[in-house]
Amino acid sequence: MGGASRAEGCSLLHVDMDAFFASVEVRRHPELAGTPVIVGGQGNRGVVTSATYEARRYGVHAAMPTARALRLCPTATVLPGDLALYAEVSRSVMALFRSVTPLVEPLSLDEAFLDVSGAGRRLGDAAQIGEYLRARVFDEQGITCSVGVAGTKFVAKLASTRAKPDGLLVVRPAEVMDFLHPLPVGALWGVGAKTEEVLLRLGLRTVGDLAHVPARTLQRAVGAAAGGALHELAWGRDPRRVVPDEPEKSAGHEETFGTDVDDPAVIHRELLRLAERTAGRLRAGGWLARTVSIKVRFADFTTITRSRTLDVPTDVGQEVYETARALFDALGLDRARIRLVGVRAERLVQAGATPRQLELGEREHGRRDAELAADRAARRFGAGAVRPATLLRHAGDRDTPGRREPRTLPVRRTP
DNA sequence: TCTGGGGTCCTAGTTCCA
DNA sequence: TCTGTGGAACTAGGACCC
Repeated sequence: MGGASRAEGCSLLHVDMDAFFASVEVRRHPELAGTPVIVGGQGNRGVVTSATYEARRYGVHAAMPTARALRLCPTATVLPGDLALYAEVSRSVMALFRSVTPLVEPLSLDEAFLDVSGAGRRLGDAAQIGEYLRARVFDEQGITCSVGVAGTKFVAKLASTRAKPDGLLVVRPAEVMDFLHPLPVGALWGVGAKTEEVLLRLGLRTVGDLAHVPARTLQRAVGAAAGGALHELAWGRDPRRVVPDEPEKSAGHEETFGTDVDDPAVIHRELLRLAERTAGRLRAGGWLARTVSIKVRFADFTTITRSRTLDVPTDVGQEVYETARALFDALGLDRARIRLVGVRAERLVQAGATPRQLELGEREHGRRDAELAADRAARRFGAGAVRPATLLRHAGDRDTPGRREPRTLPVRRTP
């Protein structure tokens, strides 16, 4: 290529869909174009998952309680969200990315890192590839995205945030310090509310301030790993490569009750439901879990977790449930008011990679076979076609105070 | 203001074992 | 047999991300 490239020294792209869930909803409901739209939970405890820029102008942002969002923007249309549809759009967009480079690392449904160092000959430099992808996403999906182009993942991500909405920003290596150092410390990857508070107490307001503090000082303030990483990032150093196909490390479900619950029978039933869903995910992915953990959030929002490592890894709902229930019962709660319970399967191993263990504690085959049969029925007749009797008896009942339909929408935090 | 759901990573304390 | 030690594994909690 002759002459200086617009994106010299840059081969990493961060592509981030703009207000993804809300944009997909507007595409489905064209009459809502140009109006404030909120995707999120509508119950008394629902929160905003995604909002159009028209809603954001009123101060609405992701993770905000929907009730508060509606006070700020009473004219907004609130939609419950359709994860299956968003996943389908996401699959198409990721497939488009993979047509350009095999080095695609999805971070969530709506964003990904791309290493395009091998695609330059066909499609031009990284900036040209970014513009090409933005045009293709808009043509094929009718929604916009923003792209950051840089030499490191971290700077590419900050660049895409700066480019929003519907833009592209290149930060060449020589420009990194001028781009980075005026930013507030909260812009750094890994600096959330708590860490920002600590840094501000040290008088560190900008990334530049942070860069000029010895790494040892940062490590004493926020811990060895985080302190070291922040110091490196503040100087634009980020050696992480784009890694496609990272294996999952855990899977689980949790549920916030519409109103707090103190009846152990209701909690047990919820644990069973969550355990069945979690085990179903394990079987679908060909995983076994070595550890089962539960999460309990009380009415005052304090949260505890308990976990137990199994003798034999499992993907059987009944075994996950029995472990979860034992962990819960061991808490010895006396009708404490509970806001949320969760079940998680951790330390996953490939089902085929685990040697069969023929011993006293061996799992009962019948139970697993029954659950596999239920999986097949669910694939054929729809989710929920076969359920444990305990759940069937109470299916659709209203004795669980304020039970809501399960929602599994990940949140989008607005910049 | 009143806080969802699905994840990852780090730290610190404890326990077990060689 | 007892004691000390270091590392691995386990457990719990917290912060953070999308």
